[in-house]
Amino acid sequence: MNNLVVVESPTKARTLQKFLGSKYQIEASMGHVRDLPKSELGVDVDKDFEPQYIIPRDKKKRVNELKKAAKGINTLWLATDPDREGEAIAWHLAGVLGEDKSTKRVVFHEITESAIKEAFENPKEIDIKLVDAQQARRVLDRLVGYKLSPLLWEKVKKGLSAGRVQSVALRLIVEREREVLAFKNEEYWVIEAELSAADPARRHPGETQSVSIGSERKDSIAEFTLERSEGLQNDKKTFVAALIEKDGKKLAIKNKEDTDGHVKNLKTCEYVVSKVTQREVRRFPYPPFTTSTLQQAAANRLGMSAKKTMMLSQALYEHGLITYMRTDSVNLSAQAITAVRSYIESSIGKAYLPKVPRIFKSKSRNAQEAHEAIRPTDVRTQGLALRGKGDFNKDHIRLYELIWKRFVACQMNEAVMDQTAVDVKAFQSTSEESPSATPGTRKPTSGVYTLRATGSIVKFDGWLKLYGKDIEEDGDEAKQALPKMSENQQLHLIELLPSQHFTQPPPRYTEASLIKKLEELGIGRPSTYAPILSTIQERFYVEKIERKFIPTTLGITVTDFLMKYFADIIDYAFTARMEDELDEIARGEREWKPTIRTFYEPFEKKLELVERTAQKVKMEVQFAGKKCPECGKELIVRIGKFGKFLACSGFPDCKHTEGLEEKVNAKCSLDGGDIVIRHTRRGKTFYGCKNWPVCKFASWTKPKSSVPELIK
DNA sequence: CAGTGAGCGAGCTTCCGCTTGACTT
Repeated sequence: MNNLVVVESPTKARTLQKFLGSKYQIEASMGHVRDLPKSELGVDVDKDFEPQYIIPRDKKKRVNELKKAAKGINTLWLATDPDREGEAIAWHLAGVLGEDKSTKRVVFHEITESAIKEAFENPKEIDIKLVDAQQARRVLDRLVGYKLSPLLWEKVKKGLSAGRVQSVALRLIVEREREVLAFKNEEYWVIEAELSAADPARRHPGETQSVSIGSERKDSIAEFTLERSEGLQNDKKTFVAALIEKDGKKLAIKNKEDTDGHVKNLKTCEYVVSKVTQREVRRFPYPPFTTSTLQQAAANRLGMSAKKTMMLSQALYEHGLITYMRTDSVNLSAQAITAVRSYIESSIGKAYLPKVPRIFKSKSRNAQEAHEAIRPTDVRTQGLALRGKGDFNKDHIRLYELIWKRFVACQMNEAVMDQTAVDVKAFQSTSEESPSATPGTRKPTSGVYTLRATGSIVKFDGWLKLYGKDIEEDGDEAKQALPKMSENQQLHLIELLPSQHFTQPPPRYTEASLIKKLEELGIGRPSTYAPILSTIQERFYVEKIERKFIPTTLGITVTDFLMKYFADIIDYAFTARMEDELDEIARGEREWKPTIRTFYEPFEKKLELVERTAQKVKMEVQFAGKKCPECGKELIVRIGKFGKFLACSGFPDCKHTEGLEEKVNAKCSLDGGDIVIRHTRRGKTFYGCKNWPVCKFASWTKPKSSVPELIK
């Protein structure tokens, strides 16, 4: 064997083997093979930031196997991803394996026979400028993380962590919480009027359409349905319009008294259509999935965590069902587009196929685009085909179907809606005038209310047939069906519907909305979104309650500390500026070491200053609202290395503590006490009796029944 | 299978980004 090819992943290795044949041995590196040591800084700041690279323990075995495979070969081909990290992996591989042999870098953006052939016929050198950009990124993150964290140990609490990414994620959650807590509800009222456009003289059978856009359920992908209610709705000819103006001025109603006044006036008004506007609106499909958008959609539509989404998609990927799941690209291969277009034409309908394929562009400025978008590898494989196959469960199938639908929909025709807005004027009628008079001629100039009704009719469902709209976009569009109306048409008031409302605070972040925000800020990468969410929870900086992130007192304290002294580093734009400089390094317009020095020198000064002058931070005391059973003092909530617990405020005189363990619906088989979730020192969860240490019951698995077992 | 907080002051904690298994607890 004369040729060894190294790629990152075993799946990519298998695919490549098919194209390259038996003349090449292909091995996977399993990601990076060298890194800075975990146990120390590993950056010599006095020697021009020279990084100290080692082979991490868990990579030793793989590297030894690679070394064995590289023995005696003539050519080492480095076929890692065409991006910053991929180039660095190639460089490290060359350093570990490449001595005394020819080393070639091959770059391809899609795994097709022609692209691979082209790459192997035109090998390159390793681009050291791109490697330097990666080294700068790596060293910067190490310096920030490994300098700030120990400062937190000293000034706040041991074991804490800070970093360019996690500290910003935490800051977002803390600041949002403050907005929520500072928010003052304001009362406002909405007055709606149910009106009838019935006209006994004329009927318009079939003129109205009732449209129900399948409401998005968390547990299923709603199918878009279009129902035509032939005449059913028409008989009523009623609709709802909301009060918006009085005498041409916007109305903001703040209380019940004003509402009652308007309602009283409106009761005796005449209602006339003043304006009907209709416009055609086109809705374009979403781009195919990237990691971030897949995680968001799986959370919003399927209720899956980012972690679960990644585990499921990994399995789909390894079985060859989808393309690579860690990507920031929305690009699609030419073959995939050809295949899906033919699928749409033959299986969905010619009307759904656009004349030309849709090309999507990446929105995120920091996208590195080493992979395709996430899509099914074969559009002809439907989710149903996975049923009962291999180790796939229901969730694998649901996720696959989501990916499949999003992909097919992205190459379908846009949906076309007719949006109608009807303005209605309401004013006091003058009784002397005959009812046959033209309504428009007797409009008074003051005391005129304007009401507006909006409706939407889908003329062509297009891609919505498959994918539907995203939840957050739902609701802004009224979906009522409006009867056919014309200007100056007289309407009849059926009922006035005043309702009290309160302004709502901004929503707390969910996994989905936080990932979305981080991606917008260019913070984090496809491989790190899910781990970031885990990190800030493992440190007890935030808690997830009913799917929403809420900071703990610890998280708030850490954020306040960092904001006070290192606001520039947890600035939302810090990463964006860093990326600009990394790009300059990659283009050869800047050197990495001076770039790091420019950052580090003031940072180091600040570190010294804070270390010398800052007081140890006292965390805000959180009372538990319970008295200590031993000494009667207040219990307080503390955060220890296993999470929250209750402790006596009289510490250290009183050492009483209480666990805050999560209860499970089960009773102890020994003494009938509640079973609670506990953790070993190493963090593994187990189930134990609440009455420990009196009762010694413990189990790795969840005890099933809440009924105590019979004594034999 | 099991505890947290103070200080005493061992020995250790910590970053981001790339990728999958695993010398068994």
